Amino acid sequence: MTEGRVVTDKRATIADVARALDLTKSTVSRAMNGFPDIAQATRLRVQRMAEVMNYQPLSHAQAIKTGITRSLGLVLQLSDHDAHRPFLAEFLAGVSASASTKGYTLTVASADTHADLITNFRTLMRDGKADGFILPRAMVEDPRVTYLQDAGVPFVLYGRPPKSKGCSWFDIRGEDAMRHAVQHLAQLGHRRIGFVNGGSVYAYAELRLQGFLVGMQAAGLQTDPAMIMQNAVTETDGFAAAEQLLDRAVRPSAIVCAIDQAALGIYRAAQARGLQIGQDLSVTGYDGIQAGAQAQPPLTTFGVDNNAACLRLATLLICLIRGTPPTLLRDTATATFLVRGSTGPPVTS
Amino acid sequence: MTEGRVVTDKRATIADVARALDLTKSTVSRAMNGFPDIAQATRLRVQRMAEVMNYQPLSHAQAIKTGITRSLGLVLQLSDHDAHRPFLAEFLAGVSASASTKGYTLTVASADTHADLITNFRTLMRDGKADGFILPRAMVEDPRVTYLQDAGVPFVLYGRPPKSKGCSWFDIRGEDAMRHAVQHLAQLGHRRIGFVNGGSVYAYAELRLQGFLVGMQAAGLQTDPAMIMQNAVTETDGFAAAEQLLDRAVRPSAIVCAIDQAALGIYRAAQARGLQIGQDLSVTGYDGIQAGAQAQPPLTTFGVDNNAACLRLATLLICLIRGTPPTLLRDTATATFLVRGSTGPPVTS
DNA sequence: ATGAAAGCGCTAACAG
DNA sequence: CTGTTAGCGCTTTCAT
Repeated sequence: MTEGRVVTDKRATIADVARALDLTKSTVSRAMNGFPDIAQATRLRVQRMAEVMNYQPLSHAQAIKTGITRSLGLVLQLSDHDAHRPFLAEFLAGVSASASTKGYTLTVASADTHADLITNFRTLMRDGKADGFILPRAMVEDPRVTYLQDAGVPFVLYGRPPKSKGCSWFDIRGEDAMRHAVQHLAQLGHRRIGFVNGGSVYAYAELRLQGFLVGMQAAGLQTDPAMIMQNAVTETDGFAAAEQLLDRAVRPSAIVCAIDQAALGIYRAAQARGLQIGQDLSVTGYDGIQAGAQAQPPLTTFGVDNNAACLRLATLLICLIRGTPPTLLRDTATATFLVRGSTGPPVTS
Repeated sequence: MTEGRVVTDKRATIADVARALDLTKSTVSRAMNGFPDIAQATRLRVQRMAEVMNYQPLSHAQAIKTGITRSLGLVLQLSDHDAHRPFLAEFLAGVSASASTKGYTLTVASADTHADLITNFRTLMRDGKADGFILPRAMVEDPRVTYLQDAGVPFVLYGRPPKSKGCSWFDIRGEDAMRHAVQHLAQLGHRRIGFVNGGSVYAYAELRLQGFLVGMQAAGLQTDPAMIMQNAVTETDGFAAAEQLLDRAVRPSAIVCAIDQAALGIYRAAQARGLQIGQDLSVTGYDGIQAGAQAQPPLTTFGVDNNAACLRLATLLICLIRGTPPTLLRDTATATFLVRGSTGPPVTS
């Protein structure tokens, strides 16, 4: 009678492997951890046997000596608008999948106040629930960076901090996306192009603005400061920004938008004015909309390979934790332009 | 010169506490873990000293003997529409916050295929990354339950399984919500009320349908089977379902909807037909829309206290893991009706 | 009611 | 190159 069976199969321990190979635990341990003083032959035998016996070191048993538990930390900020985007699921999935590939797991915590955030970092580290952190959405002034940096805790930013004081990050070249968008629109004949930027507390905002401006200049177009809106991160924000833009005496014939959700708000504002998207008004969005995904409704945008980004982030953090090179990495990835029905030549009135 | 400082402050160990009290580690251990053979006085001294020295047992050090690491597992299913709802962030936040209150953390993994799901459960358990699982969205035929049950792993369902073979769950009484919605509409004078249900693979669907039917009967209204739509879980689904309902010869004057996202699709379909919400068509939604939250646009709905639900789920799972009573719990919570601008008396044509 | 001692699975000196 | 030995922080018999 099998009552209350909680574990399915007995786990092989390092001792088992050692015994099977007539070696000592320490040899097995060093073989598995890639120490240089182990004969290639032995290492191979050990690895093979580990494979056969399905042996994997128990992370919390190692942790007791090493302090590392093979887990990545992610602290969500509820106040952040990103937390409420559909994108979050993809992000979590991407990171956890990448992490598990390398034997790591994802520990998620959440904070609403700033103090909570720091407390969470502290306790997660202290209790060995995270060996390092992934910080989504780099901010211009980022208290997380400050804290983690002088606590000596490994972390990776998603986004480029303006003043990168020696921290690692991965980012997507949003500025190029903005520039290409302008170029695309300019080629279609647009001359009055508006820009709806995202939250200026985030590092990406300045970059994307610059990208937009560079694009305008390259296209030989005049930039009207009144055509540039800031801080639109939600659908509602986008709606409000678009209202301002569209209710001007001379309205833009096209709007470039830094955040996908905001772009949807622009759609709504346009529709409310009876403007046909892709005709009376061209709209180009950007941000988390996945490459190949169908924006609903169709939005001309830069698709971002979120999975790849997550993979880079996780991999990088793991390198940092392990102390294996590259110990400091900054990398960017491009976004692929996806032309859909939301742009077209300007109506010649 | 402090180079590479990784840990901020030295952690107190059980030995430290024992020494400070002139006791043995074993006494301290048993005192902390509530063993009965410890004098009340000693227990108090130990607890107080632990407090003072800020001692907390290292979960992975305990795990090496006990096998439990004080972490709750959550495996997201990407195929699930829920994964893409804004609601996810709240859920994660709620669960992780509740867990951390009790010294637990949240480990998140993800799966896209069904096999992945099971594999994830296995490895997370095997590697001691989760002591038990929270399963969102109970399904009618739930392979997770089957697996976890005969693996003897503790878990808690969010939702009531139709045939609960001895598993614990927590749920919100969606059927009451549906019933009240009908009642509300009937009182306003509606007689032709449609129903847009959610995914029939989920356990809630049948419950909500029954709630709707009971409500109709209680109001003395005739139920037209053609007025009942199934499987609308997204905005798009809701749109499609509403199209069918609204393009009939006799269209409903009100629609009750089981899923908030689908309700938004109903809005769109209505607007496309020039129908004024709350006037030409009343709409009532339900699901994850948080109590007090502003539905955008205003939707008459049942607000759900997600935080409370998360707390219940986490607490319950922790009880199960620890084996402390109640070892089997089924509980439901109500939803509070929030009347907004999306309902009104039917237009008398 | 408490202590002594052994050991969990693993790593890390230090020998040889 | 490999074995020996000693822990890491905690739990858990078994004595007393």
